[in-house]
Amino acid sequence: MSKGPWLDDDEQKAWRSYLLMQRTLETHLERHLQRDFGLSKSDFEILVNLSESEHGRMRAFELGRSTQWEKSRLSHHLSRMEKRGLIRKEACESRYPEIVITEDGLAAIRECAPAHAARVREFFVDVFGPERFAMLGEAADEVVEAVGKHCETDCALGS
Amino acid sequence: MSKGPWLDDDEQKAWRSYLLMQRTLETHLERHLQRDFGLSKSDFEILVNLSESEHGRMRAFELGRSTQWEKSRLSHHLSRMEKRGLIRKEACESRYPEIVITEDGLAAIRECAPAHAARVREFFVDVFGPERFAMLGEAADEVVEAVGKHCETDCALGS
DNA sequence: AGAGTTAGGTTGATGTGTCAACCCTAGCGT
DNA sequence: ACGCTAGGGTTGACACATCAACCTAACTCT
Repeated sequence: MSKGPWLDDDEQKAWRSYLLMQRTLETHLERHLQRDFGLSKSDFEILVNLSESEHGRMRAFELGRSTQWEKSRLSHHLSRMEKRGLIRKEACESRYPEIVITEDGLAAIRECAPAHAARVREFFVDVFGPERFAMLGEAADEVVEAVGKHCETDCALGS
Repeated sequence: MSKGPWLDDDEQKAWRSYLLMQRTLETHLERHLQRDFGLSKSDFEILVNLSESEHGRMRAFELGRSTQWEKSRLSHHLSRMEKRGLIRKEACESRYPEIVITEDGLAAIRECAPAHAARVREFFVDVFGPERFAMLGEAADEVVEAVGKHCETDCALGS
């Protein structure tokens, strides 16, 4: 019933393959992170950003910029992470607190990052192989740009 | 701080490009669906499956098989969709109800599918172009298989 | 000085996903 | 007949995401 004008068969097939890969990979990685280290994908993302910053400390809006999260999501999540002792909010000269990674947070990310990277390599990087993987990287950048461009004009026109 | 043994630079870069693309594309498509048609990605997925089935009706566990959702998520979501009039649960000879797409549900999916497909084509299919897109499809299947294979042995060993 | 506006952040309500526990029936072995 | 397990499904509690509303300080414009 309702075989629409959707995508044609080849497009359809590859698109669904992509969707399936994306879901499969994401659930697998997320499960692993959660099961073996008690971290969610979101925790991981925050901790990676903090651990890569100069002194393990950033302002919330910087985290917002790198993660692309909405500010309310960020605020909520940081509160939860603080409650769990992974980060802490520290007053500084500016009006707003800095977000600082704690010892526990640092230990957590140091422990799980290698295992996580290994899984990414095993199931994604190595399966693609260097050429296809590089190609994917380029195409991905183009897609991001395309969507970005559209949204600019979109907002300009108020669409 | 903490520049770990993670992925090497090229890998890192392409991997992050992929992650960014995936997030960008997903939020964009989801927003569009929600804003213009009041449907979430999850609603869409269920409605697509139902509308492609023989008579717009399936058993819940069949939906579970095609969507790969956990049964509790499915159950919750179907209840919400029923409340909104997109589907209905209909008793049949077997002990369990069949999930049936309603007129409203059918209208919704018929209305939004072409627009959704157009966006997928514009920002993804066409940006990749036929060769790269086909290549992605193949690689995606391989990734799914790799993860699948791992999970089998994983479960067999109780890891 | 006083009235908008903007940027950085928090809060609360609501919708959604996950996990574990549970219910019910059918099939199986004894 | 008895107990076991497995399959299909629901439920409740909790974690998380989203949206709109709000707060406060700073910046602008007059």
